[in-house]
Amino acid sequence: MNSKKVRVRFAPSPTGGLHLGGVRTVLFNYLFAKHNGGDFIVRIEDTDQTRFVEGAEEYIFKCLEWCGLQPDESPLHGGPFAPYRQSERKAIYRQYADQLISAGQAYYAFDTAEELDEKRKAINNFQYSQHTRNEMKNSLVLDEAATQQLLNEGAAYVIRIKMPQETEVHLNDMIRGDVSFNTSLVDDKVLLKADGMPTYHLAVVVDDFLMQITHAFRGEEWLPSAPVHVLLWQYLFGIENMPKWAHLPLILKPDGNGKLSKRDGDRLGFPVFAMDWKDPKNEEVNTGFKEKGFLSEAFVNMLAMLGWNSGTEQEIFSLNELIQQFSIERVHKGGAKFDYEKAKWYNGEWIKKLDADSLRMHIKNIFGTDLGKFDDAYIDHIIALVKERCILLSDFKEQAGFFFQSPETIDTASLQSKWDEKKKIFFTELIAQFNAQENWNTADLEQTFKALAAIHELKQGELMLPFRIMLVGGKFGPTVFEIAALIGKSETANRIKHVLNLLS
RNA sequence: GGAGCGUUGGUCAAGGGGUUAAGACGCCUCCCUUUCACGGAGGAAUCACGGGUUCGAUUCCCGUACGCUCUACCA
Repeated sequence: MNSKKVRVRFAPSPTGGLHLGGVRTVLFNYLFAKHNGGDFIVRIEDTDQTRFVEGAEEYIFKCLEWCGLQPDESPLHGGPFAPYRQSERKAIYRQYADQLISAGQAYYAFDTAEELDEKRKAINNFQYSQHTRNEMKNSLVLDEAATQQLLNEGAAYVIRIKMPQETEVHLNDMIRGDVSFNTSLVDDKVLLKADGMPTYHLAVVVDDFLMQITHAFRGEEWLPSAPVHVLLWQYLFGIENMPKWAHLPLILKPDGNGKLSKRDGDRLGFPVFAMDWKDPKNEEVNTGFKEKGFLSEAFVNMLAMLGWNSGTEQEIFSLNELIQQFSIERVHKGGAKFDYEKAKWYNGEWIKKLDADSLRMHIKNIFGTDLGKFDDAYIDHIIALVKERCILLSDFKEQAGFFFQSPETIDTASLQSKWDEKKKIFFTELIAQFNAQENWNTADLEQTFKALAAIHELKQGELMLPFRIMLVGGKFGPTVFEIAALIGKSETANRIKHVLNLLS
């Protein structure tokens, strides 16, 4: 048992938006680190220059900030192991590749992309491996002089790992337990590319060592290449220094099977990215959970429950509660289908749970300058009145909008069917009664309304809906008298008048 | 094709040799509400299949099926 400080890393490629699976990986990293009093590091894996996307890195950090998952070290936040961008560490990797070559654990391969393509076309399921490598052009078949000559000529080459024969490689995964691979069945992965950049395989191992990572979390899709990483650790830094691995289950699409993708969101109508992501290549915008009206608290909570649970009946967790209770042992092995309905439920719960100050801030953001003339007490009152009928923050627009300004549209259709002269007279008189009303409060307003209905020999029931539609525009919202009490005498009268005009 | 991983209700899931197999979402019914929600009370699952082991398996073992991931000089 070593007592080294826990250090974990999230290592995204800046190739596009940050989707659910990515955020969940961050979250589990973060929760594990903080639960154990450790550090959370973000390292940018940008070794593939062809896939680099402008703005992606900045976007990733914005998402982390929104979620409240702040890194202790990163290219943005700095740290003692800088640089944290692999493209800026290019020079570091070379020596390790060279070391592997000297030790006979890796070799130069001079095959061109075209030659490889041809080979793959000619042979079904071709793999560059111990079974095929002596048919290829590399330093294993070429003699030393020939190899040296090619290198001197500046021929393009990559460095590949030389997988050993018939060796069992074991990996003790924190989630899956012992997983083993036969090295004869694993191909000779490229470690260093022709442009001098490392591939993921070399870069993770080197950087995890250099950055003293103790626990490494990543998606399950990495499991098949894990033996390469284990071997590299063995060759380069000693297996005893290897971080403990945890391969996280995948987040699956709601219908059918398979990994959740951006496409599924478009197809099924829900966000997949944490925040709005605009692809600079085609200007296409993907909506994010944030912009859709999700609270970050709910987003994080929902994600945590996808593949993990506390073992209790508690479902609503703040980030701090998650940190306290998180344990890697309780992470599921199987993938979880994403359920947008449940995601929305979490948000509704969080809207109800959130403290007044935070909620007011969000509401002010939604309405913008429209709320300038209302004081916080009034706004808070309204929020309290409508928040339990809001699932998304954007729902406040409809549910609370009529408190701040007259409804823009009136559901006259629902009004007209049972509208008649008697009712018109009633409401005309109601305006007068309200004008004379001394105590403008919910109970007295209802009293007045009731009394007038009795005089006109109308049932209160048939008057409630018209009244509601006059005040809010439709068949929704809190108690009508409460609304009237809040919006005030003149506004109430104006709205009744307005609809009366509309109907005549 | 190969390798690895996985499989408790429509979904998230608890549980783990003997249980009425939790709870939540969604769905349906009812109550509350002279609107819409919230809320409350109910309803619907034998744990992929087949063999073992065992007095007894959903739970342990072995197969099979199915699914997924990987199989790039992408991560």
